[in-house]
Parts: sequence; structure tokens; C-alpha cells
Amino acid sequence: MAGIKDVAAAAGVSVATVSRVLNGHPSVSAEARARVNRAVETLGYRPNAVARSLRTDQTHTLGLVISDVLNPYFTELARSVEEEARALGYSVIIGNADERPELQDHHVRNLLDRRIDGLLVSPTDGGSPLMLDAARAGTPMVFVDRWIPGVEVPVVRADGRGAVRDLVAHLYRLGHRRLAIIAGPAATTTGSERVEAFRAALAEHGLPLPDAYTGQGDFQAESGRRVTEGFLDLAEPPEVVFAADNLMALGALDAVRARGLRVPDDIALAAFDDIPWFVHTDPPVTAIAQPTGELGRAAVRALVDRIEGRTPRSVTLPARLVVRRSCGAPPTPSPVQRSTS
Amino acid sequence: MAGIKDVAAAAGVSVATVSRVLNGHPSVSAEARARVNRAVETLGYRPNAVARSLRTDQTHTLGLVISDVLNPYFTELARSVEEEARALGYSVIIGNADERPELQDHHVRNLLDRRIDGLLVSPTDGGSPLMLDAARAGTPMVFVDRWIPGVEVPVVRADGRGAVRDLVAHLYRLGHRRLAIIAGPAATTTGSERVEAFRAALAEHGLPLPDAYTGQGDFQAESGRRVTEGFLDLAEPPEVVFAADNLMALGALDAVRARGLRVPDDIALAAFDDIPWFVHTDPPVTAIAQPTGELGRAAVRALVDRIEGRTPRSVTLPARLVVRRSCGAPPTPSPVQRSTS
DNA sequence: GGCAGGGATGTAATCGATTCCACGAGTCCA
DNA sequence: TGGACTCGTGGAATCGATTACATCCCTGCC
Repeated sequence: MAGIKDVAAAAGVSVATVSRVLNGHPSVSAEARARVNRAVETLGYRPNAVARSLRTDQTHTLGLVISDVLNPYFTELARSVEEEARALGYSVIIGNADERPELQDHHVRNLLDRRIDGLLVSPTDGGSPLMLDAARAGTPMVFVDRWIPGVEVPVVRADGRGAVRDLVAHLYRLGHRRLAIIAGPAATTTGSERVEAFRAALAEHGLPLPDAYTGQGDFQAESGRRVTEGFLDLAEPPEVVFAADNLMALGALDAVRARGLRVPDDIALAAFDDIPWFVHTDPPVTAIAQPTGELGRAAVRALVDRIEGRTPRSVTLPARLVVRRSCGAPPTPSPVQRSTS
Repeated sequence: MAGIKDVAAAAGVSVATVSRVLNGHPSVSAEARARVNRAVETLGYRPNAVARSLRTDQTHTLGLVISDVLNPYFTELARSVEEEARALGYSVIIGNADERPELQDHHVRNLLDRRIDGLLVSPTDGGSPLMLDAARAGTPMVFVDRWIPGVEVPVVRADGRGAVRDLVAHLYRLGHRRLAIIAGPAATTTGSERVEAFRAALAEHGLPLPDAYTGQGDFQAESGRRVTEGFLDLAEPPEVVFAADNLMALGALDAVRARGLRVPDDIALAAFDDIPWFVHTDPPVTAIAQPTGELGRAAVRALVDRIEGRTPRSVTLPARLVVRRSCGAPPTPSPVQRSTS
């Protein structure tokens, strides 16, 4: 493969001049510039990004460590992150932590070794020493969706409290009084926040959230199934199950169906995180939709701000309720926003 | 950040010795090794992968360029690719081509500039000059799922012909005679192959595939919707619509539902590419399932074989039919394999 | 006419590792 | 005893770029 020296030789100039042409440095004669460009063209020369990175200490690469690539929410997040990064001249390396802290650490270490310019993380747990050290050592870093309290790192996330309140109001209006939740891992902020928001919203209607109605899940479908079975085994099962993410909702749907019960007639179902498939399930699932694409873009902008010396800002965007049929109401016009497709 | 020189100084040895310890070179005294390891530990030293890559001309990175990250099939493929690559000591950079040739080229160029060790591609089109040049220039490369004929590159893919024949037999047995297909782009191998397999299977039953029943899609949901609307507008609409991928099936489902029609009573539906969500749609969708995870792993193994000097083999694995309710049959035991979950 | 200033260019140091080669010391065997 | 060999080690070249610095030449102004 042709290197910068070959180009210099072919153009009859020094490597310094070639480099200047390549980087748009003003101080090059039009004549030399033309000769270099011609040589680049004929040799099919492409600069070696590895060498360039070593010298400039910039890789123009961002790391993104997410909890579960198979979760459509994170897939969409990853997609929007890549798009925005590309628009700003960066590439993205994605690490899938699969909700496993040690895998998360593996990816963080690997990305750091590769000297990425900045790190976007949706932490699986409360934060490993490795990640905290990196943040403290000054690695540009931004949390998306989930975050770790007490660390000086900007956070880009959605606030679901308003939407959860809307959801509970909607359920209350439909006559439901026994509401249960499948929570996410308490170690994640999204795991605990959603339970708290739910509990607070229930309290507004004078409803309790008994322990028996608080199931512990792990954001994966299987745990949703397991917890739901537990609910159904209760002497007095809940009338509604609210899953703190989409995969657990899927597991819940399975569990209900496996008993020969029907949604919403026998039990209602709602989920946090809307995804395109919820329109097509039987029945369509009422869900809380995050502005996922906007979150990804905002996170990249914050990270690049940090990298390029500007001051990054934390961003919180509102989530919104999307009413479908899984809680019993026909999706007729109502004060609450309806599904649009 | 500490460099190898710092470690050498702290351990009282030369950088050469540090490097030898780091790379497990045998010719180092136990004593020196211990001192180096201690210094590495206390300094928290991590080798700079960029510098290492420059020197060794290996990045231990694979590029994966896929057509659409939002398609669950490719998401799962990407996941299995990353897993297998990690197991073999490689990282993966994913490029999302979004079915756009120019974006595909952008990613290929970017990955080549970064000097990835090998490239895994599921080509969006018939192959750009850039990609063909790279293959010819000796860049280790493997095609997954889709491929480009006439290029000396191993291919890892699923053969759907048997499963399509099973599907058509299944439909025939249910009494369906007017079968239509939503095809993928003719420029992709999967686009044209699936139509051919379908046509051949129909022929075995003496059934034609009229032009009016061959709709042109682009593997995205919207095109499935559009083509299906066309089918429904025909004087004699088909009894079955077979979508050549999952997203177009989703679009078809939408179109049918928008007309107030029901699947499978008014029209039957089947899809190529099974995904977890098809179990939960209304009705559950009969689909042809590829061994996606195995494809991803086989592709990585082939690519790494090529990179490490062994001879890579092309791999073709069979797809299989998964019968659910969208074609009208109750999923009772039958010679054809049933859905398992 | 001489000198300051600025533009175009080349030489060489540099980034952080790996690795070839040389060298000294120790071992073995003739 | 000495040559051949091995082992542990360090010095220095190298990978392919960027860039500080020096140099040269031209222009403009006093």
C-alpha cells in the first residue's frame, strides 16, 4: 500500500508538503498542491489513520457501551449515535455489555486501550472502579439513558415521571386499582427511578404499591415471564402489570398467554420504552415512548463538545405516554395522546 | 498517561525488556519479569493499541458493514459476530449502510483507512468499485447473508430453498392457490434468490407466479405496505402474501389491517427471516428462520482463518420453516416443523 | 540598496510501541 | 583452555504520519 513517501516521490516534493496538502494547510503553492493531488489520485493513496492517530493523539472515534444490543431501544439509540457522530466526523465503536458488569469493563478497557476520543456509556451497574477512574482521569465521557450518581459526568436521558403519571391516571380512569410493576435492577438508575415514579403516581390516587406487587426483573424477557407468573399465582393477582422495559413486557405477555389468559380482558399490560413492534402485537401495547433518536444525538453533541474543548451540558427530555389497547381502553380520542401508527 | 518508557524507568530495565514481558516473550529472566509486572501494576500502565498497531500492522479489529441495523435479523447477526470475534481476540467496528450504496462505500473506506484486519460485508448492491478493488487488492474479506457473484470472496449464508419449498407445500395443503411475493431489490442476491426459490416451488405444484403477483420492495417496512396495497387493489387479489424479509412483512400486516381485513381469514401472510416478535404479533407470523447466530459465528471464523493465513471456506446452512397462524392452519402437529416458542 | 516580513518548502524530531542486532556472561564439551 | 552456543539484555531502527524549525526567495518600503 502506498504511503506518504511514495506520494512525495511521485509529486517531486517532500512529505511535509504532501501532509500540508492533505490537511488543507494554506501555505502551499497552487502548483505543488496540484501535483500532490494528482499523485494521490494516480497512486490511490489513502492516509493511514493509525499513524495519524499516533502522532496527533486523536482517533476521531467514539466508544459506545450499551447494555443490550438486542433491545430495540438500544439499537435505535446506537443508530442515532452513529448518525450524529458521522455527521460530526467521528466513527463509533459499539460495545455490548449484555447487562454484565464484567463485559462492560472489558469493553471500556478495550476502548480506552484504543485511545478513543470519548466514551458514551449506559452503565449496567453502579459503576466499576475502572470506569470511575477513567472519568476522574479526564477521559471525555457522557452517560446516556442510565447514569451513575455522584460522578462529574454529563447525563443525557429522558424523564419518564410525567408519562408515568399520565399512565397511572389512564389506568385509574379505566377502573384499575391493583397495579403491579416489574422493576429493573436496582443498581441502574432507570431501574429504581421507574419504580419510584410509579409509586409516587399511585400515591396521588391514594393507591398503595405492596411488596407483593413489586417484582424484581433484570430488563430481559425471561425475568418478565418469571415475575408475571409470580403475580398470577397470588391469591389476589394485580389487574395491571407495568413492565419497566419492553423486553420484560414481552415476557409478561408470554406468561399471560401461556396461562390461557387474555390481555387486556383478564389482565392489563403496559411497558416503558415504546418500539415499533408494539403496534403489531396482540393486542397493541400501551407504552411510554422515549425520544430515543434525540437522546442519541444530544449525547453525541455533548460528548463532542467536551472533546473539542467546549462545555458539555446535561440534557433531560420528556417521555410521553402512547395509549393502545393493552390496558382495556379503546384508543378513541382522549386528553391523553394516542398512538399515531 | 504512562508509557512504556515510564515502565522501563520504574523497573530499571530497557523498553525492549518491558515489551518482551508484555508480549510473553520467553527470553526474560524471572526477576526482570517480576519487576516489570510490578511497575506495570503500580503505574496502571496500559499499552497504547494505536502505537502497537502502527508497528505490527495489525489492529485486531474487524469491520462489519451491514445493510440495516434496525432490522432485527442484522442486529442478531451483529451480536453474534461481535461475540465470536471477541472470543478470538478481535474487536468489531460496525457500519450501518441503511441500504444506501454510498453510505456503504463511506464505511468501507473508513474501515480501510483504519487498517482493520478484515472486512465482513453484507452488500447492499452489486458491489462498488471500491469494494471490488479492496477484495482484489487482498484485503481479507468475507460476505455474509448477501454476496456478489464473480468475486473471489468466501460467502457465509443460509440456503432458503428447502424452507421455501416447505412453505409453498404448506400453503398448497391449506388450499391456497393464488400466491404473491414482495421481493427484495434485484441487485441483492437475497432479493433475487428468494423470488426464484418461490417461483420454482410454485412450479412444482403447477402454479404460476404472474407479474401482477410479484411486487418490488426494498427490504423496508414502507415498501411492504405499498406493495401490499397494490395487491389488494387487484381485481383478483392473492390469497397469500409472502414477504422476502421481516420488515416488509410488517408493512404488509399494516396495509392489511388498514383496510379492515384480517390475517389469515381474508389474506394469509408469511415472511422470510424469523424474529422473536413474530410470536407476539396478531396473528403470530409463519416465517422462514435462518440460523442467524451460527451464520455470524461461521463468518467470523472464516474471516479470521483468512487473516491468520489459513484457508477460509464458504459456508451454507439450511433455513427452516416455522409454522404459526398467519397462513390459516392451526399450529397442530404436522410433518412440518412447528414453532417452539 | 538594504532590510524586514512573509510565503513556500525541506529536514528532522516525534508519537509509543516492536524487533533486529550486537554484546557480555555463562555453560558445555572436545 | 577455548570455541560454540544459549540466554538475557540494551541500543537503535522502524512503522507512517504531523509539525517545529530553518532556509531560501521574493516583495515592499524607507
